[in-house]
Amino acid sequence: MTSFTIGELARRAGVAIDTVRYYERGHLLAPAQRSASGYRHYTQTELKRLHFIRRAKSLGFSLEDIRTLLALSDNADVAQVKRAAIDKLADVDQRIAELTRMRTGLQTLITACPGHGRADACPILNALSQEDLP
Amino acid sequence: MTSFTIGELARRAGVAIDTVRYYERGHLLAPAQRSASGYRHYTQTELKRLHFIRRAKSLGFSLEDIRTLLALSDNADVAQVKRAAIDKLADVDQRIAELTRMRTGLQTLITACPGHGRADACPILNALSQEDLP
DNA sequence: CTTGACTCTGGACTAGGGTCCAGACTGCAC
DNA sequence: GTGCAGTCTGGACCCTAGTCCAGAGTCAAG
Repeated sequence: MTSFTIGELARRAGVAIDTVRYYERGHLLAPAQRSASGYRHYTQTELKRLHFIRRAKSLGFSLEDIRTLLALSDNADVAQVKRAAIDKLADVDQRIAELTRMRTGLQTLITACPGHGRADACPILNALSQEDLP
Repeated sequence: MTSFTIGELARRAGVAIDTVRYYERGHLLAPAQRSASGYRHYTQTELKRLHFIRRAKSLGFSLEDIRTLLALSDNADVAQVKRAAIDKLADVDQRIAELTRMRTGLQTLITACPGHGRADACPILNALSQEDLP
């Protein structure tokens, strides 16, 4: 089974070495296997997990959220997993709704903006300084 | 010409006084006019700018993004403002797509989960640990 | 005049998420 | 067997976007 060092893992996952150690400290990664001399060694499992973390982070989940999500996939207590998954689904739905609102706002501004001419004809600039805040 | 104090400005804009000073330090607001005794005083111009900042922030722009946006708007560069908005929209769309994928994973997990027994394959992790990262 | 609300400054502090560093050890190539 | 890149540890430090504070000065009402 192929295994790799922390530097290799970090490179493949697109994160910094320090970040990997930071995640280990924060229990987002299990304590790594160590060689006789104390070097950490990793496999595909950890790489996959790091990819997951990166993605979830880019979606706006905090590391705390991600800890929960990871617990879902690790946990053998199925009833608890289901409970947590339902909670997380509500959370995800809420984020989607928020982003959708954002999207609508942006889209409206963009389609109305000619993209040239005078600044006072640009609805993006105008809309952003209106009084009627959400 | 009506002018008002920092407290009044903050109240009208719906931000904290400290935030106004923080924005001044961070060049999101120009250094304010001062009274003889050193009090800052503001006009509609700054109020409008604060509204702009609040709005942009609610659309997911960072202060750094907003600094850029404000510079563009000061230059009346409509084309670039539009481009920035379009970039942000693409960003938002991508987030929505990924959240939707995660949603599907959670939904699958929930419906497939009997609420008891064993869990092996985790659809959440699978939904988000693919290689095709941005 | 006094009182209380407001404002000034510089600097410390927060939380979350890292990032960097020194000094020591290890692994591998030449 | 020497050199250099890589790794180890603990702890200090950085960024973002504010927030809070002390101590001093200011403004307006009574």
